[in-house]
Amino acid sequence: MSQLLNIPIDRSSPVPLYHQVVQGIEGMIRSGALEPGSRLENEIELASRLNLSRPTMRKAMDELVRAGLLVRKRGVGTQVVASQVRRPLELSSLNDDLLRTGQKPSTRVLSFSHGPGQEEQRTTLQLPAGVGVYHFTRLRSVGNKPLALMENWVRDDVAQLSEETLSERGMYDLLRTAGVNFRLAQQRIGAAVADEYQAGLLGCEPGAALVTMERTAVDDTGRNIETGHHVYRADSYTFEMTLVQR
Amino acid sequence: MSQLLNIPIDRSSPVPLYHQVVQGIEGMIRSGALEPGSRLENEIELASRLNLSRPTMRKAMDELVRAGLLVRKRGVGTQVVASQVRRPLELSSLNDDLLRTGQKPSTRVLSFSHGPGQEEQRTTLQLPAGVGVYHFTRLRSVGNKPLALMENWVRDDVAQLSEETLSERGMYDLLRTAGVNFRLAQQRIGAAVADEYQAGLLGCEPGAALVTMERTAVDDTGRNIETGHHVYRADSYTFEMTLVQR
DNA sequence: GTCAATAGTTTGTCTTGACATATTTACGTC
DNA sequence: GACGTAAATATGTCAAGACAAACTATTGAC
Repeated sequence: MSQLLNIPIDRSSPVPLYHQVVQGIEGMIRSGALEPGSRLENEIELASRLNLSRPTMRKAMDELVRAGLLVRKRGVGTQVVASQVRRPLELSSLNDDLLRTGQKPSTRVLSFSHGPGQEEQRTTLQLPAGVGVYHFTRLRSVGNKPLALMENWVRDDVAQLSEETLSERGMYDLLRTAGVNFRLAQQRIGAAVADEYQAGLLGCEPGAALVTMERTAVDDTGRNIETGHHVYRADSYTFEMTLVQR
Repeated sequence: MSQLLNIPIDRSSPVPLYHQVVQGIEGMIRSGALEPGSRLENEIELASRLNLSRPTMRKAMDELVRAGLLVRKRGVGTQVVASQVRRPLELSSLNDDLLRTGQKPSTRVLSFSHGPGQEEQRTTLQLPAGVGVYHFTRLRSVGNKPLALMENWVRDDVAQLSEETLSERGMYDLLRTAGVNFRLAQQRIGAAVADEYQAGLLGCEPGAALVTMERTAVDDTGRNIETGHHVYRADSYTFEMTLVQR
């Protein structure tokens, strides 16, 4: 028996109709109103009830499938993914994630410089002549417990960064406020053991396991905006993600 | 100056038209025929030239954006992502990845058992009564160099697994051959240090950094098919991925 | 009870068409 | 050359419609 979905659709909203459906179904899944394993009504029925076209409904369903929340099969129907749903993989930052889960991160800027930058980062960021680099290192803690040590390079023609603002707000938040529209990031996750410098800052023993992450983020005009090297205490942080079949 | 794309479209092919476009553009990017940073012709033009509808062309473009290969902006156009494109995140296995990059992995099955399974894995897999579990541990090497130690549990009603077949082919390959249609996987990546057992098998020192990965994969009817714990030598393996803004 | 054929169900693919929005370019005026 | 406005460009959103393919359920024959 498929469940009837009660999704409010507001045609005067600036939020696209397909996205209102996405948010409605996501909300119902997260709240438990749509139970894992349950079958949804078919897409034609649902579109009709919400006065939406089938392609609009299909676009919403596709996004939910891509987010790992639904599975669909021709002739069978649509089902809420049974296993506990984790946050789907999307372009967000550590600070975004911590705030979203109600934690209170704090940031200490350990170093900050602004200049032409070194060749390696200029190459990674693919900077044109005349564009400089902000380079800074931060320690992020939750409560009083250190969690991550982050070194970043940001091109200097998209925002004005300072030590003050970096200790108060997340880097991505600052860049978005300055008008950067991030579209994608290349990321590499690995492992390392803490050296004495890292151990001292992160509050663990030298030799302890660290999760490492290197990332380069791109905006909607194709520019590489920032690149970074992060290390996280392995006892406090893992990367969780949903992989979806193409 | 936008480049003209030469993509062969075969309407008699079982491959969907939108997917032929995806493969054509992907191939051109990978071969260098479409250079990083270059602008593509607009979607209406391109659709018209290939005798495709605009929604079909847009579906192909959307997939390429999601794969991290293109960026698009209203009023501006479509551009090949400038930074070196890595493999987009999709549901594949270690064996798949190694084979794709031309490496020759080999597998040694260290243990294999078949039975009702333990409560923890039964819960993770959400098995109905009467369905049992294959449980096995494998060591995967490239050349003669150990790379990964993998412990998996697979529900026993989707395929017949054996020690022989597991040493010859990848687990995902066997399951797909048996008719499993994987749709998504939940995955958690972290770090640990090698204990003596792991170090002995992986050919590294105890205390060396290991990348850890836990995963549960789901098929197209919503069933949890397999769950696994893997550890990789950190000096030989990282997880690379493209994150895309939703 | 089993099996094959048929009908029903639902998603997947593709097309035509239109309007909205964000950005860039062109043009006229100063 | 700078500035403001309009036009052009290109993607983003939405709709209606049709056919195809994979799956499940039903029916009739044996």
